[in-house]
Amino acid sequence: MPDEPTLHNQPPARKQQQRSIVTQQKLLDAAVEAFSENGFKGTSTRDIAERAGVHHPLITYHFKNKDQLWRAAADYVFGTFTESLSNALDEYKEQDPKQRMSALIHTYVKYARAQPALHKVMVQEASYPNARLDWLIERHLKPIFTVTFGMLEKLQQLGVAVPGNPALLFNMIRLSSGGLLALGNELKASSGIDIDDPKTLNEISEMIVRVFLPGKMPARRPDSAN
Amino acid sequence: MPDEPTLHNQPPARKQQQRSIVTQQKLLDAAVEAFSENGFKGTSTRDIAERAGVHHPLITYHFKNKDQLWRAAADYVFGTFTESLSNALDEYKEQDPKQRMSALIHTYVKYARAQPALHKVMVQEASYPNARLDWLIERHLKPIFTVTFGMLEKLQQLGVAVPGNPALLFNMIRLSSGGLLALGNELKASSGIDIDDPKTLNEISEMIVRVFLPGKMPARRPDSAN
DNA sequence: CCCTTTTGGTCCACTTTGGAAAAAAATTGA
DNA sequence: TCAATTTTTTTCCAAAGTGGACCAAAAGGG
Repeated sequence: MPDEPTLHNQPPARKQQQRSIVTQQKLLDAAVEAFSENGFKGTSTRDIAERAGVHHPLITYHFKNKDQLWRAAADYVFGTFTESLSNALDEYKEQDPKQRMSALIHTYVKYARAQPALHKVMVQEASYPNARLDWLIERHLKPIFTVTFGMLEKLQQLGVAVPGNPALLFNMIRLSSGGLLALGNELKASSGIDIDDPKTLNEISEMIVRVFLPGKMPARRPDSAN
Repeated sequence: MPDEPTLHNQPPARKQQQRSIVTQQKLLDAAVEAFSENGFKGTSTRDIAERAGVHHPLITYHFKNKDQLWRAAADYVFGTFTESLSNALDEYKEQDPKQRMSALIHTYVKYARAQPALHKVMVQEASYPNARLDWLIERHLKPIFTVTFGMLEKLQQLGVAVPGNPALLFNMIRLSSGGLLALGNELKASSGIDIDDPKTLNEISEMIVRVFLPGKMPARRPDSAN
């Protein structure tokens, strides 16, 4: 994604320099961190630049303004996330639906640990009606949701996933993974859960599967794959 | 709680006036809303005063400073919440453990709908290590957690709650209710879930019970109550 | 009707805000 | 090598916002 200039849509007469890419990436990382901690309003561009170790006018240069920077940061987080999901799906495409969904959940948990902003940003933006929220939903959430949604419905029909409104089911799974990991600092102090321990991550995804997908896959009929 | 002056610990020579109580309450409501939307850092006292429809120096008068106001607001939200929980527990004290836990979950969902700040504030404060977070955990979270925690362990022994780390179990329940409702604005647009519909709330708490407490209570032996 | 509590209005000293502008430096491609 | 271009540095701005102090006016209590 950051291969070509983020801003200039005119044909670049000369190719982008390496240091520019580095700067953009530093700014994106810093932006993700800052926005997820303090929300859009609560974050200043200077704060972001400082975290990135970069002079603040570079934000204007690379991303035009605060709003565009936010969008670029969201694209970065959710784009990478979507990629992880579809990689997992690809890797397990030969497996049965339950294993595929388990792989998705496991990927979700791992990603949410590495990038808690995934959930924090949602909570921040969902706080009040908001153009950024709408943009985020249309651009990133819906595509993920509809796919996962369909998989869950099928699992319900197979008697693997618990019955009930699949939309609710999906969002509960989502919160039990992403939402849980977003509370990192709190969980250790309040419940003794250490999300830095890799065992904990496994425990989490296994529990999610056990709870939300309690059924066994019916014996596979040799003709029908999915 | 707001019966006596929030600030002055000296004996009040004269009792607090009614309008003062009203002002404090307006400020508390506004503070909860603002803090949950924009976090501590992202919220200005002037913003709070404006939402409350009150002149901003009144914050200094009633709560001394921004930090004290935040704590008073947290006390208000979590105090009321704890009260709701123990009322529910009280109301169902004759019932079996599963019904009691179901009542707790239902109360949680209802409260989280009325006061989404319950979860939002946690996400905000858990974003980075933080004195307010520690204060909140010690003062409000731990008491609730230890009680609920014990109930869950018992339900696991009875084969009602799903097995596994009870701390994880507890937090997943917590996120499937409070965390879910904190996303209100998003859920409608992304998944078609309308949390303003009372039916939805019932659906949520019922699904949580079905998922996390799938077992039936064993036939009650006449001698042992709990 | 006096005295306390509460509020309104004003002021302050200071920081922070997002962004503009232009000069300087680094890199590219020929 | 060197001119054109990209990227960074430095400086500046006007505006708004910051938490909080202060005091006179108003309201309410006893």
